[in-house]
Amino acid sequence: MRYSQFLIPTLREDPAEAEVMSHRLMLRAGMIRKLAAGIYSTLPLGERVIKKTAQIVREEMNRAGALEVTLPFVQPAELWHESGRWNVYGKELLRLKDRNERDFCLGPTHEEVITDLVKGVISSYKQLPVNLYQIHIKFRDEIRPRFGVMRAREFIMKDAYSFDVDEKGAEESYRKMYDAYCRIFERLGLKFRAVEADSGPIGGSFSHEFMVLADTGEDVIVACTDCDYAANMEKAEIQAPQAAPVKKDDFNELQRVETPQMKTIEEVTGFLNVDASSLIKTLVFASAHDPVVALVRGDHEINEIKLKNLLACDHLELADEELIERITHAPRGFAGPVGLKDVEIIADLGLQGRINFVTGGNEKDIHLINVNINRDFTVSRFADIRCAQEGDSCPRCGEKLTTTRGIEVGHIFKLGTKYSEAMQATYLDAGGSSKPMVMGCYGIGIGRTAAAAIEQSHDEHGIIFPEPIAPFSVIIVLVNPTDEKQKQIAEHLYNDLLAQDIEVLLDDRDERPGSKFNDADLVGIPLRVTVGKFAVKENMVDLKWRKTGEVKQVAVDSVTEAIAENLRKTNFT
RNA sequence: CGGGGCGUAGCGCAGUCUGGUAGCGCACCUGGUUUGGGACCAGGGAGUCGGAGGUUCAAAUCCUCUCGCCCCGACCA
Repeated sequence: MRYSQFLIPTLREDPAEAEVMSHRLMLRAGMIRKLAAGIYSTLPLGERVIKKTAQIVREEMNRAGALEVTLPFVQPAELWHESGRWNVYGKELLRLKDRNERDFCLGPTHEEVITDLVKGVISSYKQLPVNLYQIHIKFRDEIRPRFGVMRAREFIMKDAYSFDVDEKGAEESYRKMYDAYCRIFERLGLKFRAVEADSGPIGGSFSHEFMVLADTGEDVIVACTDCDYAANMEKAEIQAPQAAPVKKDDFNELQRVETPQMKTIEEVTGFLNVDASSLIKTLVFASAHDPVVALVRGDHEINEIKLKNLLACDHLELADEELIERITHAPRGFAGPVGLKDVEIIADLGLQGRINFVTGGNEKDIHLINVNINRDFTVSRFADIRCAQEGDSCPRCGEKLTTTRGIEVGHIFKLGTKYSEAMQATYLDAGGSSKPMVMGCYGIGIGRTAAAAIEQSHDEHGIIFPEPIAPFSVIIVLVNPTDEKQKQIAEHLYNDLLAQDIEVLLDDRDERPGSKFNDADLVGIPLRVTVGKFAVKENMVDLKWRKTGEVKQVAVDSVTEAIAENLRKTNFT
């Protein structure tokens, strides 16, 4: 491709709208442009990156025996009523009506469509297992799209769905996908980790997330320093601390203290000169049913996902001011468990074995000290409802846990028979009896993966693409296109590389060399060849590696071979 | 949806407080010089100041309403 014939509208300055690096760089490199919040156009350069990412995913899915299909983006509401999700999915599901006022939605995921498809075409155990996938558009009307294509509303996803005769088969399908995902992210050259995850509203019994490690990631990964346990913070279990039995003799007398305007943990601990671990945070939650009060230590964070799973409810959110006052009869910041009536109180395991707590007094500007469980209030149940933190004990081996941040690029689920039962996707087994297929589903965000690669690999000059998804392998910078001799050499080299099937971009623009070098750095092409006056005078060109900055002088005659050799090497490492 | 911020040329911004000719840098077009890390000279095009209403002799600027976008929280690939 000739740069002059291509379209790479690079930006010299950072667009004001972009905060995270991958978003900025994708805009600056002319890969994407925004149309509306969370809705992006992909320009030619971005398209090449997306296509390459998708192709690697496709190859590995095919290798794992999955079959590519294309499923409709616009889906009839009836399917969603069948699965029961029409009323559950919430506002994220963009609903629309056709000219006949029939309800439709834009597909945020395709379990319904695929299950409906499969139940129509598969009826015998002889046709199973089967795994169907597509690489296609999804639309989720996200509450808050952000970070460019990292969390877009419209995005490209690879979604695969497996159907098996039984649980054992489903586990095998799951394992195949797990392995395929590992291969995919390895081939993409990403530092990643597969972690245990909460299965969320898609449902199912078991799931893993594939996280690309990056400081700007939205997810927190909890990993063991010793064994291979790793989980999403949402899910990460904590080994229950051994609670020493409390001695009632050590209970001090309950007291009220005035704590004017002190609402936060820091303010209260600072004022009373106590450790945050002896404070009880009292959190009121509104759920679909009754409000719930959750208690965690001042030095711990509540894990709403764990609480939600414990309560087995669909909706759970922190109470608003009004509900807090109704439950505690005090403004926000002074809630405590003592004296609460008619509400379930769930306490984190971390409260066990401890005495003489500080809590809110359920009265403005009042806290209580020397509060003790079972003397001053009772707990409905104890459970693990807090977030793991650095230094907690691994639930598997007991060693220390650490935390890192990650970007969720893939997610695999064992669905079981949730959809096949709801939608009657059954088959006849060898004995002639009808059974529900056992399903799994497997997603990869293609654009997000490309963005994550950029997030993980860039410097102050721009993107440093991993070779497998770089839009071009090589860029030839023709320093002075008005110099006929330079031009000849560059053109010759360009044709040689094309003949070798090497993806090459020839920067033949009549621009200053500095602009060309900066653009080459910005768009992150792995290898740069500079054809300038040395090429004419001494028959030498510079090869420069984007990643390391290493420069090598190579004779014009041998540069094609040197490049081909280098690309072969990187493809195998 | 709650909290914070921003809408002025393709991009980045100034001008708004204190109403009076719509500006700067980059990009773009023409000509010339230049060509190994974002050149220079000369000339040029481009904005209903997000939109609607109001106040005023006069509104980018003041008032009211509205739309859009970004950031922080509840969602997820």
